[in-house]
Amino acid sequence: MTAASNPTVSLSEFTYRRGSEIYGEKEPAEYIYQVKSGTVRSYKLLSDGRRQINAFHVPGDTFGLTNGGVHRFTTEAVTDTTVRLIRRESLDAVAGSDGTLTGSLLDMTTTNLRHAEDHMLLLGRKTSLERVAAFLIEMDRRLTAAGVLALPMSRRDIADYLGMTLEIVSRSLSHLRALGILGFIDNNQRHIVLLDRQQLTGFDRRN
Amino acid sequence: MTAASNPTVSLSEFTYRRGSEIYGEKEPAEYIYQVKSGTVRSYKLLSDGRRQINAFHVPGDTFGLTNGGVHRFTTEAVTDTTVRLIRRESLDAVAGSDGTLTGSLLDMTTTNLRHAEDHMLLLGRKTSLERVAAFLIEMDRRLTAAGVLALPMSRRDIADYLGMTLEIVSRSLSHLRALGILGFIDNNQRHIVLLDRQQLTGFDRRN
DNA sequence: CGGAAGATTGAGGTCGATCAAGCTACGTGG
DNA sequence: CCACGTAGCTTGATCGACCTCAATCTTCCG
Repeated sequence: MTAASNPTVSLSEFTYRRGSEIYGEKEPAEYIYQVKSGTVRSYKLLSDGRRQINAFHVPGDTFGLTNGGVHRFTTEAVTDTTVRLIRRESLDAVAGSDGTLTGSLLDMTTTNLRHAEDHMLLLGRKTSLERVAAFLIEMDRRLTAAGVLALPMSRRDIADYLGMTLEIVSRSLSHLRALGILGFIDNNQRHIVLLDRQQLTGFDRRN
Repeated sequence: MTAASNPTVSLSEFTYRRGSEIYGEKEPAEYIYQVKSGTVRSYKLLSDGRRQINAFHVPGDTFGLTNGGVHRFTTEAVTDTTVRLIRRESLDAVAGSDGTLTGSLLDMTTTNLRHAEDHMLLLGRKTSLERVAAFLIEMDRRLTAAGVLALPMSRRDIADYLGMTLEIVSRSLSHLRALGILGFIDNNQRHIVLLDRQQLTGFDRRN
C-alpha cells in the first residue's frame, strides 16, 4: 500500500478472534485496515435481523475506508484475523496536500464501487445456481492455493453474501458436485476442488 | 459516439430523445455528464436479456464517471433529456496536480458507492413491498415537486431497478393505495401522492 | 467420549414469476 | 372529433424457485 511508506502515517497491527467485531456500523472511523492474515466479513443488518454481507476481505485487501468519518458497515473476523491499522486522521492530514495519496484513496473506492456494481446485478437478477457459481469463481480467483479452494466462511455467511438461504447454498453446491463440476475434499466441506472451471463459468452468465 | 458528431457538443450540452442510448457498457469514457433536465437510466444486461438498473439520474446528478476510462454501464434517456458534457481528458490533465479536483472525483465516487451499498441490502434482503416503499421514498426525496411524485419511468424500469417483475411492482403499488398510504392522480398512473409518509417509511425497514 | 456447531437432505409452504386477459391513456389519421 | 392502434398498467390464475421447518449426519473440540 502506498500509505505504508509514508512516514507521517502511523502503522500498527492487531489480531481479532474468530467471530469478534472489528468495528460497528455508524461508529466513527478511526482506522483503515489491511488484512494481513484471515478473512473479514462486512455487512448491514435490518431491524429484524436479516443480514446482507456486502464483501469478504482476504489477505491483501484494504477495508474500512469511508468518506465522512462514519462506518457504513459492521465488520467481523470470519476466522482469526490479523490486520494492519492506519490512523484515519493521519490520512486526512496529508490528503489535501498530497495528490498521490488522494488518488490511491480514489482507486480503493473505485475498486469497492466496481465490486458493488457487479454484486447488484448478481443480487437483482441471477438465479441461485448462477450466484453460487459466481461466488466460487470469485473466491477461486482471490484465495485458491494449490488447486484447492479453502473457504473460510460458513454456508450461512455465503448465503447472506448471495442473498439466499444457507439451505439453497448447500443444495446448489451438492448439485454442482453431482454434475461433476466440483468435488469436496475428504472430511472438510469447506475444501473444494473446481474440476471444470469452463462449465462453472457457463453457469454464471456474466454479461 | 452519437454526441461526438453533433454540433451542440461544442456548447457542452446535448439533448437525447426518450429511449435513446447515451453510451454503452465497455465503450471508452470520453465524457462526464450532468443532467440538466430529464431522467437517465443506467444498467447492466445479462446475455439472455435480464436487466439490472443500478441507478436513475435526475436533474443535478452527475454520471458517467469511471476510473479506468471504460464505461461499466449502458445509459439511456428515460424521457427526453438534456445533459451537460465535460471532456474526461480535461479532468485527467489536472487530476494529478490538483488535489481539490481529485477530491471532488472522490466525493462523487463515494456518493455512488454509498448508494450501491444501500441498494445491495435492498436487492439481497428486502421483500417486494419493502422495495417499492423504499423506491417511493427515494424518488420522493429526489424529485417531488408540489406534493406530487411524478415518476418519469415505466413499471418495467422500476422493476428492473428493484430486482422484481413489473407485475409485482404494480400489485405492490395497488396494495399501498388500498391501504390509503398513497393515491394516484386522475388519469396518470405515474403521478402519485404520498398520503402517509410515516407508514410508508414503516414498510421500508431501513436498518 | 460427549456436546455443540455446522452441513446436508427431505417435505411442504409461500412469495414472487409467469402466462394471460382486459383496461386506460394517448397519439395518429380520417 | 372520433375511430383505431399501440404502449403501458392492472388484475387474475397458475406455476415454480426459493424459503421454512425439521431430522439426521459430520466435524470439531474440550
